[in-house]
Formats: sequence, C-alpha cells, structure tokens
Amino acid sequence: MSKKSISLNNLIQGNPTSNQERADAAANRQLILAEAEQLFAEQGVGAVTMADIAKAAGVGKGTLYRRFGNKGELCYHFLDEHMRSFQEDMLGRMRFMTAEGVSVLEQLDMFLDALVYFTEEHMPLLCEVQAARGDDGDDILARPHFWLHMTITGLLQQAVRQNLLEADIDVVYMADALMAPLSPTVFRFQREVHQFDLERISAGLRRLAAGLARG
Amino acid sequence: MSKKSISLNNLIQGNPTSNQERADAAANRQLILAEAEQLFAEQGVGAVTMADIAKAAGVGKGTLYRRFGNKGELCYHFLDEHMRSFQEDMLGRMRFMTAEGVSVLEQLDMFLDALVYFTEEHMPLLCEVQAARGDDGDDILARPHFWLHMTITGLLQQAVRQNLLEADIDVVYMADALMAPLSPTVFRFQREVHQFDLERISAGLRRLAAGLARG
DNA sequence: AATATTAACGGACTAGGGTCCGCTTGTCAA
DNA sequence: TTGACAAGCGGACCCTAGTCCGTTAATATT
Repeated sequence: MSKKSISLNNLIQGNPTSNQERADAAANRQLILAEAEQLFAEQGVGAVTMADIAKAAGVGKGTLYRRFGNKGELCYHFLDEHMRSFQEDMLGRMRFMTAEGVSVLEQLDMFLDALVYFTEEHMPLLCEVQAARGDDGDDILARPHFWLHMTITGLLQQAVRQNLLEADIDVVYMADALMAPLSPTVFRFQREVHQFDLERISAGLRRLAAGLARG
Repeated sequence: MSKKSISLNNLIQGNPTSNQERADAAANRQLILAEAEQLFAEQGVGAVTMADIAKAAGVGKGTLYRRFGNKGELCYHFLDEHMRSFQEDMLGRMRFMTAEGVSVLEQLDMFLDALVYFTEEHMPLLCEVQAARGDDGDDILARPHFWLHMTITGLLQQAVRQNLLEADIDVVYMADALMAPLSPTVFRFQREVHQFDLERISAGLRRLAAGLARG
C-alpha cells in the first residue's frame, strides 16, 4: 500500500518493475511538501485546504491526492518528522537513565511528562491526522501511536519483570489507557473546556501511571 | 442557544415573547425525529445523510437544519434519551449499594463496568456526536460528558472524604482520565485494531481506577 | 533515435455538510 | 375578523473532501 520506504530503492536504479517513484513524481512530492509547509506556517494547519495546497504547488488535485491520499496523510508526514526526533531524544534519555540506575517507573514518568508537552506542541497536526481516520483498522493513526505504544508497553513489561508491577497487569491495555487522555479530542477538551494547564495534565497522568505500581 | 427544555413552556400558552416553538415547528421536529429514527434503524446511523432525513420527513434542508444545527446534534437527541435511562439506572443502583454499605470505590467499579457496555452499545451515535465537535468550548460533546464527569467526580470526592483516596488527588482530572479510554476514537481503536473484548477493557479500566486508592 | 509501456497528470465531477434568503404562514392584538 | 410581523419554510447555493478518466510524458527497450 505505502510508497514511503523507497529511499533505499531510489539508490538502486535499473529495476523496471520496482515500485519507486518516477523522477517527476518525486519532484512533485517535494514541491507539494514545501508548499504545504509554507501554507501551514502562514495560515495554520486547519485553515489550509487540499485545493489550496494543490494550487500553491501548481499541480492538479488529482496529482496531490495521488501522493497523499488525504489531508491527514499529508500532515502525518510532518508529524512523523517531529515524532522521529522526539523518539530519538527519548531513547537517548532512557538509555542514560538506565545507565544511571534510574528505575523504569521513573523513566515512564519522564516519558509521559515529555509526551504531554509533545502533544500540546503538535496538536494541530495530531487533529488532522486523527480526523483522517478511516473505517479500516490499518489507518494512519496507528502509525504514530505504534511507537508510543511499544515504548510504554516495553517500560511496563520491564517493570513487571523487575517486580515493580504486579505480574497480572494488562500492560497492553494499560499502555493504551495511559495514551488515551492524550488523544486529540480528549486533550483539547481538557485544555479548552476544563482549562487544565500542562503541569496539571502531566501530574495527573503520571499519578494515574503510578497507581499501577505495587501497593 | 438551546431550545431543548421547552416542554414545560409548551404548557404555558400566551407568552408572546417566549422562545417556545410554533405549533407547526414542533410538529416538524417530531416528524423529523421519527423519520430519522426509522432511517437510522434501517440503514445505520453512519449511512444516513441529512438530505435523506429532510427528504424522508418531507421538509427542506433549511428546515431540518433550523431544528438541529448538525447531524451530531440530531444524534445527540437520541443519545440523550439512552443516557437518561442509563443515568436513572445507575443512580438507583448506587443508592441501593450505598444503603447496603457497599464502598464508593466498589460503586465506581460497577459504574465504569456499566459505562464500558453502554459505550459499546451506542458507539455509532457517540461517533456522530463527537464528529460534530466544533472549535468552541461549549460543544454538545460536553453535554453527554457532563453528567458522567459529575458522577465520577462525585464518587472520587466521597472516596477522598472517606479517606479511601489520598487527599491530594486531582479528582477532576482523574474523572476525565478515566473517561478518556471510552472516547469514540480510543474505544474504536481498542475494539477494532487491538481487538480487545469488552471484559478486557472493563477489567483494565477498573484496575486503572483501583490504582488511585491508597496503597 | 524511435517506440511501447505505463505511471503521472490535472481538472471536471460527485457527494455531503452546512448556509442564505425570499416567500409563506401561524399567532397575537386590535 | 383582520392586519402586522416574527417564525418558519425550502431549496438553490457554497465549500471542501475525494474520485475518475482522458491526456501527457518519463523510462526502458530496440
């Protein structure tokens, strides 16, 4: 389905039946991304329509939709970049903490705190990505969630192994439940209706996670 | 904004500046609701368009939108009815449990379990209502959430008073966080992607709540 | 260089949500 | 009963997401 991971293939020329993009298509992709980034920066993610982007990039709507199946997928591209550096940062911090002998539960605490601020920072993109949810299971929302889920699940599992959590805890469910308050709908509700500040959200979420530890 | 609570006003005729509906408008409202219910039952909530409903009710789209500002608001009407009976049921059960000396934390446990099944049952309506979220704070999503939030907050506060929870717990945040995994996006993800069954979701959510209790 | 193949292109088109505004009609007061 | 007028009505209209398909042109092969 996806034509994302072609960077390696691009280096290997001469495969006639490969699924790599044609040169003009690749150029258009870059052009579209550049123009979209510009428009998003100028007018805000929510205010830019797909037609706007197509026009700015000087391509037809069909071309735009060939590259990015919907607005969410386009936004996902940008979110993904931020996600990668966040991921790198977190992995580095967690490695360091592990080396320093910091417990995995404290690492989880740090991770959740950072995630709250990440969520706030990228809310507009997260909203668009979430809005693009299809009715199928393999939607793109799963992709940003996937690594987060893996990370939290991993930390919880380590905690179980170290006997910091009870063995019968449902770590897969708990990882999901801890991410739930950060899903755009809920997070925006907390920020805009309840007017919670970020410290409060972070503290609450971390307390929730702390409740999983052995009593 | 809302012209919902007019049932009492309707009985009090003769107020020229009252905001009650005109007789023909009220009749149309009932007609629209009846036809919508029919269509929803036949084709599923998601498959019915506002134009379909207008046509079935024999009114113009403008009329339909005058009664219900968007599809979510129309769906909210039905959800609200289910919510009321759920609410009644819960209040009754909780009163009974209190009389029997059952702890508020066990009442919370029961409540969350029931809420999981309620969420599953009314997912299509919940999705539509959530999809109608505006960018304003006073959106209709707040209304179904409001009573739930009140109830959970109330139980948590009682628990704090009874020294079952630590006094410094952020009950308002926690009520929200416990509802978060039941928001349509998250819930559907858990059901459809993770394929969690309802027992698993209920157990996990209740375990999360249990973690708030004093260790 | 010529040709065949096939991806890429682009804009007309569809669908659904939601708005607007001129016409109609119920309701109240005289 | 009748006239004034706000409320209600309805469908034409707009916007945006997303699709379709005839045309164009890059690439590989000869």
